[in-house]
Amino acid sequence: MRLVIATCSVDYAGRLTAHLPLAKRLLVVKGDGSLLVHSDGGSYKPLNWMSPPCTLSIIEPDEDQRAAGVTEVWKVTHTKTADMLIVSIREIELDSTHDLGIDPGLQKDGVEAHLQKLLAEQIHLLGDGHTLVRREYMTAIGPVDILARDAGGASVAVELKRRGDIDGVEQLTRYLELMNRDPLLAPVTGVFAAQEIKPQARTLAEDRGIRCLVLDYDEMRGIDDGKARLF
Amino acid sequence: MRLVIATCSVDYAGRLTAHLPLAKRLLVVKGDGSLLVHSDGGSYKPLNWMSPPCTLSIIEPDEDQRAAGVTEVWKVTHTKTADMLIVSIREIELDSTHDLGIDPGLQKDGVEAHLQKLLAEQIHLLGDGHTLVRREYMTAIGPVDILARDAGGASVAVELKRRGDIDGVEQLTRYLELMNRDPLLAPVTGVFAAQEIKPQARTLAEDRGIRCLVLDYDEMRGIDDGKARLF
DNA sequence: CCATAGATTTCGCCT
DNA sequence: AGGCGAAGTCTATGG
Repeated sequence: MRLVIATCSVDYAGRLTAHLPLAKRLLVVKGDGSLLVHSDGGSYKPLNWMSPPCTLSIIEPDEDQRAAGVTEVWKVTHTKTADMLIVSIREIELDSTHDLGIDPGLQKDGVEAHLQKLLAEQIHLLGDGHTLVRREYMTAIGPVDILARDAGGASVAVELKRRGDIDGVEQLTRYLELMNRDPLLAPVTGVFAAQEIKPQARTLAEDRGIRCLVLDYDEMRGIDDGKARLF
Repeated sequence: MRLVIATCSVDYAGRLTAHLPLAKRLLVVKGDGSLLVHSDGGSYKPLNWMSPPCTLSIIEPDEDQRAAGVTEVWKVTHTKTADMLIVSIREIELDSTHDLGIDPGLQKDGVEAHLQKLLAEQIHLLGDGHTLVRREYMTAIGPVDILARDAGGASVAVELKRRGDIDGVEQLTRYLELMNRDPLLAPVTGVFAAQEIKPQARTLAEDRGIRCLVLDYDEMRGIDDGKARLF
């Protein structure tokens, strides 16, 4: 990612034509070549941008542009639609490049995380007498969302999903298989909990002796009134 | 505007709850206190953000957070809705503040300007035998978007709008009234051209003998292939 | 000032 | 992959 603060003017030609007059702005060049032009206000939407896939090429300003004080011209062209963004740069105040790596978590798993927190707090939803052992119980093949004990003290592994699909059942199955080899834990039963469980997933789960639990997010949230207590 | 590149985790609680695990990201603090959290990919939409009006306060990490390597915690709270964004910062790689001033803003007339250019080039859209006199024909009360002549040599004044509304008809009416007093131009007929003409505007226009012309921007652009020739 | 429609929408889910 | 609907939508317009 490259960050540039510069006085610039911007022209866009694509689905519409637009022009940004000369001003100091933030230019963000992302790793995929996409470009954002931000001002010091407004919302998260840039003044102008080019979405990936696109390519940025830096071209030399012509005579007129150079005479007008333009030192650099960025041409960003969209790979498919041929939309074009021209950034005419005059003065550069900051030019800083950073390697961010790939981001782990654009995931809107916020709901799942919240569900996990709520279910941990309302562990009775698993059944009377259940107690929480811990969230994110670590195993060799990854963390189990929730580990609990039932009224009889037997281990219960819970896999949580917003939408309960086959994949989730398979995941839980792998955990159960592994955990049941651990004499300290075994026998471990499984609960597949989700806001919505697909019929196929339910069939597969029940066929494997995994209990299915449909969660009412709104109700759980209402009881918990979770907003305030997250921090 | 303050730019920070830092490894951080982000929690949002508001209309939904969301969590971004630890990673290196770009934090943009705008002049109005709003915050954007960007990764090195995706589109122009940030991973997370807080819209104005909001306030950012930097709070000291507690014992646990400090032990976990957190050096700074940013708390951004929305002024009205009480949405909250918590940024837990570990390592800061860049911290750069810049005064951008107010942005003159996006020129919204880009489409109208483009339409004018296209219609001038495709003046036959006014009707067979029409010829262009000039764009932005100046009168005492302002410039007429396009002045043309019909097949018989009579003057035609064109008012262009993206969305054809009553106001545009009134504007053209004033031009026509003025121009028809000029013996060198009179008689001048009017054409009200727009991508979309409101029924009320159409009624008013036709009642005054003004012809309405709906323009197909995409088609005009396709014929012109205007993208390449803008620069 | 509030409702409504459009967006260079973006984003995710589903067929 | 294409289509549809929601979004922490944002943005402008109309009333």
